[in-house]
Amino acid sequence: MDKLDTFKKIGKLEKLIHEPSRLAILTALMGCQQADFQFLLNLVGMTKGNLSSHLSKLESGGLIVVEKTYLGKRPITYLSLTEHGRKSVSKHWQILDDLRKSI
Amino acid sequence: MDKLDTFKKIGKLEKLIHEPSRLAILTALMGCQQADFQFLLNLVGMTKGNLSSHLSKLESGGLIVVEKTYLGKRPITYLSLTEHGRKSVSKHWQILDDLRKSI
DNA sequence: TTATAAGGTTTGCAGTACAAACTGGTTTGC
DNA sequence: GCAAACCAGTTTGTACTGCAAACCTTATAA
Repeated sequence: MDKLDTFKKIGKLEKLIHEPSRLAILTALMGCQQADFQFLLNLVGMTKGNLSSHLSKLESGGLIVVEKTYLGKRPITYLSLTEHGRKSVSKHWQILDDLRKSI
Repeated sequence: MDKLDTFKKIGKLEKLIHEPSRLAILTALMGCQQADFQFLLNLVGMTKGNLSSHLSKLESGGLIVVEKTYLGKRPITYLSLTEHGRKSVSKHWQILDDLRKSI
């Protein structure tokens, strides 16, 4: 792949992945098997509402799986990447890397 | 800086820089003294209208300088990073790098 | 003189991110 | 026992933004 392609690919980066908060969420999930809602909330430092809506979008896009269960009597939500999600995020970082290295 | 900070910083990535097309434009400008409109158009592969509006935003944000002149009788527009722009883009890539390395 | 092209700018709309309000349930205090 | 506070998220409203398409101005071609 030559440099020109690198630049053209950037314009088509998946926004679902690229949006900063979601990139942080997804990247965090790359480093573990699963995480819960509260862990992510603390990690990326956004409001519950926004985290919730970002997670819904990632789920709709097939990048993550949302598992709702209980820990004792309290609801708890676990998040993990799907196989497709893992590959997509990896590819996304690869494109960004290529762009950066083009400088 | 510890890992937790890395994740929190991501949410605050400057959108002006992070948007894919603009990240491509800015990164291209990092690699040269100046570029013209047509060169960027060809490089990132978007429509003239969208390139124009992205450039306006980057100019308003003080990241680039837009110089309009003529080449013979035809109008031509040159773009270059401001010193502030150069530093901001460099910092942006640094934050992305930190995130990626956190995996 | 009309038409086509160069080099952009402006407009209209569809989609999105965020803060704030809300829901459903649990625990605490009195 | 029951009101108030808390927990774990979801939904809503709005202001913003990216994109395609339409438009503008001047220059060259037929």
